[in-house]
Amino acid sequence: MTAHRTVPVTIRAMESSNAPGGAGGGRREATRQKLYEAAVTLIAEQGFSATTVDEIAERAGVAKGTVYYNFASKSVLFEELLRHGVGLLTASLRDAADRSAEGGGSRVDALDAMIRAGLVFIDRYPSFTQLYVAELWRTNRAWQSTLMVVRQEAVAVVEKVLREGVEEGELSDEIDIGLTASALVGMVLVAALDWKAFQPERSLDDVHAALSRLLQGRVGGNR
Amino acid sequence: MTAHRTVPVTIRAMESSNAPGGAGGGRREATRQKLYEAAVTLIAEQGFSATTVDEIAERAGVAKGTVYYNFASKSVLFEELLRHGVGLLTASLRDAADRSAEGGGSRVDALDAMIRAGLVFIDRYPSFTQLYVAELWRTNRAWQSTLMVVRQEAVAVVEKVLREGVEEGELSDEIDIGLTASALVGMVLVAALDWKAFQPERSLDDVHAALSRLLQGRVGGNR
DNA sequence: ACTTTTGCACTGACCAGTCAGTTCAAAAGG
DNA sequence: CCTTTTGAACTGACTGGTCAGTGCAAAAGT
Repeated sequence: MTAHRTVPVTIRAMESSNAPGGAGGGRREATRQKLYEAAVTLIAEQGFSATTVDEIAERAGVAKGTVYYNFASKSVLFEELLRHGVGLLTASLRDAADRSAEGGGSRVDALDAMIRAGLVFIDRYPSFTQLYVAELWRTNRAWQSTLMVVRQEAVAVVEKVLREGVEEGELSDEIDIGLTASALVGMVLVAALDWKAFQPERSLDDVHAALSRLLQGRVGGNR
Repeated sequence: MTAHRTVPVTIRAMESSNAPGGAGGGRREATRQKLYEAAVTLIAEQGFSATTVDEIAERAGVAKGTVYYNFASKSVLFEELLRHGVGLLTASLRDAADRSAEGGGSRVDALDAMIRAGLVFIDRYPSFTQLYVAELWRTNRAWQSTLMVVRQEAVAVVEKVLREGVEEGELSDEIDIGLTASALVGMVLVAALDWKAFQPERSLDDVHAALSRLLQGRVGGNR
């Protein structure tokens, strides 16, 4: 039932298909990138099932056969896209946290830096974010396990900072780390998606300031 | 090409097909309810496009034709489902806010009550919530305008309380009402969905407490 | 009382169209 | 030369929507 074609996945295939993130693309990698970009916007707009492989190929400016030369199936293309995107986000979050720590900032500063990193990511890849949110809590899907793994990787970065904050006494030891991390992610996610969807003209700084205020509990009390 | 039966739609017809919301269900309304319930879980699990009308009919224990007898199309069924569900949520939020106000609580108390109402709603209708989140930011869809309208109704309830809080000096007048409302909604939404998806055994009070703490800025500082 | 008619709600087989996936011969490319 | 891409053809399964017909309870007729 699977591919019985001639199974391309040869040895040299591995050579040119460098790991995601590899800059200088072989022809292969460039094609994959184009397919990712085409797929992400289409699936974000229409959903996975409503998006046809023909559409993806057309938008990528590539023949349908090429899609199946590069990916075993539509699902596999999507799964690798998911891994690719969340990988970028996770790296970005980790980077923001580390940078803030190196700069001698507090843990709350680190959280704030991560909020900004999240906003920057969503600003740059709104379609991916949207697609991710749409799929995250869906059950009974082929890529559910993949999704859970990458989600955990991303959330873990936030949880780590929270945990360190608690250990050092900067944050209350009564907070629920897992839930608080979820809530923070949700705060950024929804605020940012609403921003891009309904008020795209606003500046990132503006949005960041509002979320920052909420994070630091400067909502109640009029000064 | 239309009905050549004998063209029914008489006066008596209006009697049995009561308007949506009519309590004592006619046969019609009961069927629609069954279809809603079947559709909401299926679409939450698989997405709109991946869910077939045959599946919906089967799960509702009804023939396919009945679906089209009650709804003009698959899309219309979905749209009415959306309106129905968000209507419930909005009413619940408003109720929580009003109740809190009557009880002489502060605006923050009202927000807290709304957070709880949101959690209760998601606890009761996790599938609907999941489906709603998956569709909310999607563009180029037939029901996009419907979605925006109902979203605004729900968010407006939160915004109203925030605005009142600012006017009365209980909340900082520097907060961005729209963004803060989005962020609060996101906080509850994501925390609750993660709760139901990954730790369904936890109690609602537990989750509520964690979010409450975040709302009131009792995160920083190891009291 | 009883028969007959009406028309609402529902049925399910059916149709026309669509799609993911496959295959392949030939061209491009490096 | 060997890899990669092309593009068109094909298939087998599936889908949204249609429609002629059924069942039945209330209304009308007698």
